[in-house]
Formats: sequence, structure tokens, C-alpha cells
Amino acid sequence: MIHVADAHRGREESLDVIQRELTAFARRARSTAARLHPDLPLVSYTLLAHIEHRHGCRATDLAAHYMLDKSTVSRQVAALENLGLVERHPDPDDQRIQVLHPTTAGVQALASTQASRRAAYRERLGAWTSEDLEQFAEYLLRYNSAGEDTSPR
Amino acid sequence: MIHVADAHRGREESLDVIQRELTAFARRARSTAARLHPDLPLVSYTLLAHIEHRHGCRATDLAAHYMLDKSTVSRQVAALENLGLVERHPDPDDQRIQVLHPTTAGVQALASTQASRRAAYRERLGAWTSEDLEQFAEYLLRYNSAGEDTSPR
DNA sequence: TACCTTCGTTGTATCGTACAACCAATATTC
DNA sequence: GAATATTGGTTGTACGATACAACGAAGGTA
Repeated sequence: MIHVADAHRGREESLDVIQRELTAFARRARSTAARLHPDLPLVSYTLLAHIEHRHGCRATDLAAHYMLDKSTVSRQVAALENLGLVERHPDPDDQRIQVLHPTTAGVQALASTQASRRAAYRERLGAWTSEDLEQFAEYLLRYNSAGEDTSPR
Repeated sequence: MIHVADAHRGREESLDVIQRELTAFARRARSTAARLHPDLPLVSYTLLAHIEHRHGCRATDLAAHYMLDKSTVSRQVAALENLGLVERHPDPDDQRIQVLHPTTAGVQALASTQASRRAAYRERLGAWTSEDLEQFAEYLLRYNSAGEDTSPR
């Protein structure tokens, strides 16, 4: 028979593991990213991907989604623009807003990067069953969505 | 009936979601960490935690585990030492090696940080069942262990 | 018209990181 | 056993990513 305290302990242990492994992943992410696409300015890739995923968005959206300061985003976007990967289109209804879109070059760069990225993930997760992958994806979505706007700022 | 191509597509989609969500998490991690423990030099926390988790380890182990350059680790450890959170003990068998251990102050700092960290995770994952937590933890372990030493460097 | 809010940029400082060159201690090879 | 490699770690240097603060421009509101 399982005691209540044991179940509680199991829960805490799982939380600790999750915390530890997520942290480890986050810390390794930079190195991994650098290996995956040494060409693309590394951080910008993420922003570019998000812009495409959203079919265009504002700088503020990027800042909110990645919890970055607007100044950071501003510079990153400027870098992407200099590389010719994104375009800014002023919103006719509101002159303050500039809508960001990937250029064709941006889409292309994203595609090639995405390819090598997919390959890496495919290799790493090749042994997983489709069910496990799906479940894992769902957990991650659930986890991330939990802290979306609850952040105090 | 499910077509083979559909199953394949589902797999690819899961991979994309996993990739996207992990990336998002990694990008937010810094901001989250800063919020969770504004006091502790933020990165050092991770290293300190790992030192404790391993019951003492060498700087090289830290570098390998987090995929960091040894110079980076060297400075971080020096910072931790200056803060009085870790101690170095030379290995009598090999004078090159210095074994790192948390000081009592280090253990204490870790404990208080861990507390607030746990609280945040508990809040965020409070609605999850124990089974889901366990499963999620297992997936993360599996994911992380897959890229442990396969990295080309 | 005068305030307040929102979106974005720029100035400045700091942190985390890598790479390269180096030193010291150990291991290997001839 | 002496010459050469390998390993663990530090320091010099440069750079990227980030935050915070001050600002400007556009739009909304009183």
C-alpha cells in the first residue's frame, strides 16, 4: 500500500527533476543553437521563426512572447533587417506600429535552417514512438502556456 | 483508417512543436531565472546546484554537463568562491584537480533559492496529476540524456 | 489644448560566453 | 629517464544579448 506522504514525495521529486532537466536544457541551448546554425545570428533565428509562425507580427509581440525588453527586440529586428531577412511595413491605421514580415530571403534562410534543425531533432528523437512524441509535445505546450501572461510585469 | 503519410505528418508536427516550445522555454529562461532569484548571480546558481547534486565535482565536469567553455566555468566558479558559496579542495592524488564543494553558506543559499523555485514550479504545475508530472519528468530525462555525449566537441 | 498611454529607438552598462594563449601537473612514448 | 603529449585550470580579449533609462513620435482622452 502506498502512503499519502509517499505520493507527495514522488510529486516533489518529479518537480525537482523537471526543474533540473529544463534548466540543464536551457543552459545547453545556446551551445546547441550555435552548432545548429552558425550562420544565422543565433538569437535572431528565433525571432524570425516566430514572425513567420505568426504570419507577421509587431516588435512588441516578440518582446512579450519571449519576455525580452523592447530595446533588445528593437536591435535584433534591426539586425535582421540589415541582413535583408525581414521587412517592416507601417500600419496605415496606426503610424506607431510597424508590422514585421519575413522577406523571401528570410523565408529561405529559415527553411534551410529549419531543415538542419529538424534533422538534429529527428536524430535525437528518432527512437521515440509517435505517441510519446505527441505526448511530450502536449506537455511542453501545457507547461509553456501556463506561464504565458501570469508573469508579473 | 490512418494512412502512413498521415502518421508521418503527425510525427513531424510533434517534432516541430517540441522544437518550438523548447526554444521558447529556453529563451524565456533567463528572464524567469532573474525573477526567481535576483540575488544569486543567476548563472552561478545552476552551477552551484549541480555541484551539490553531484556531491562535489570538478570544474571540467560542469563544463561538460552544461556545454560551456572551461574559461567560462573558471570565472563562474571564481565568482562563487568570492561569494563564499563554494570551496575548492585540491585532490591529493592529482594536483591538477580541484574538487568543488558548496560551503554551508552555499547550501543555505541554495536551499532558500530552491524554496522559491519550488514554489513557482508548484504553482505552475499544481494542476497536473502525479502521473503526468512523472511522465513529463521521464520525457525530459530521456530527451536530455540523448544529447549528452553525442555532441561533436 | 493639455495630459497620458503605446510603440519604438538610442545611450550606456553589464553579464555570459567563446577562443586563444598560457602554465602546471600528469601520462605516454621511445 | 628524457622528450613529448595530454589534461585541468587561469587570464587576456572580444563580442553578443540583455536590461534599464531617457527619449521621440503617434494616438487617445479629458
